[in-house]
Amino acid sequence: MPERYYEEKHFIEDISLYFEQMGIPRMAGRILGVLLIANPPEQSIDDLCEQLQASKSAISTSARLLSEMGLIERAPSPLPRRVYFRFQPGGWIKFMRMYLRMMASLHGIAERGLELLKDEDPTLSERLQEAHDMFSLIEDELPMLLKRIEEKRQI
Amino acid sequence: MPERYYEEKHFIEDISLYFEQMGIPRMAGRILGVLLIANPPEQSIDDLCEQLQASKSAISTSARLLSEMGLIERAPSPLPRRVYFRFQPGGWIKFMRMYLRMMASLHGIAERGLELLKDEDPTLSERLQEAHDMFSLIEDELPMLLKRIEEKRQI
DNA sequence: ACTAAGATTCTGTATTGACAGAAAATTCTG
DNA sequence: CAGAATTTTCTGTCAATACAGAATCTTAGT
Repeated sequence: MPERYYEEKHFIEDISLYFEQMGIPRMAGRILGVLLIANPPEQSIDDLCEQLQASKSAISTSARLLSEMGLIERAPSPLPRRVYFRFQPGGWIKFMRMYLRMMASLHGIAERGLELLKDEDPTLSERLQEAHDMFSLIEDELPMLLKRIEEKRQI
Repeated sequence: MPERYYEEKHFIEDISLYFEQMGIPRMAGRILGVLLIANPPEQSIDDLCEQLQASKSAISTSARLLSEMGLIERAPSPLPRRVYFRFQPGGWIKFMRMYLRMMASLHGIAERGLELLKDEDPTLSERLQEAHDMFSLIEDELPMLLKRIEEKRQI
């Protein structure tokens, strides 16, 4: 086996481990890994099964998850009745936006905490105020940053 | 039971669910939840056991994890031989910095992917270049943002 | 419409991980 | 420095989850 083969495997496995850390199934990470370096970028379910030595059901389920996350998309199929996937341009930005939404939810929870402490000594609120301030700023600034990246890409 | 009791429980559970989504054990999220709204902010292991109806081992393990993450800290103990925890001021910023580090690791993986594609058609590299550009920008800008937040807090 | 190829969903199983309880280690008092 | 109180680590168990394989549903070609 050529060196390159192992490097690809390693890349795919590292992506999958990263996504596992985020609570996303390993298989989804592996699929993404393949679709990030595959040539051609479009890969059928069977291609993915073979490359990852996994069942169709596992591929199908995890690919759907990645689609919902906006990281991959179905590609126009060269063959009839066959589903092809590829990385979705702009997928990484969508991924970051998902993160932003998650942060926003934590922001909301923090505000509920502040509400709970509103009648107590204000110094008790500091730990939640800190969260509130931080998330507010990030929610103000990060979308702008992402927009800038997006525009840069589209030129 | 007063209304407030349920609101606190709900708050704690929502924090724990959020952290679970991030791949952090539920119990750690619950401990953080308690320490965000507790009065006084310092709570002993036994306090936490009682409030969360959990074993000492579970509290001990998860509290250590939160300490390593920089979200909570051991507090000077009013009683000898007894460990008290509290939310660590600046903890949320540490939390965000942890995120940054995780992103940086993905950044590194993406660059390895680019390396793998360096001899192929440049259009194939776009999906990884996108990641590279995005993470670079975020890694440039977010630390500045966090620093600003930090300085604001310390005034 | 029927049929065949393929994708998706459902069900069972094996693995993983969270937690309780027990054992070991640590810390403080007399 | 002995001993008691408290925390931490270790071990076993239970529940949750990822995946394989089977069953069902979809799609397209005749």
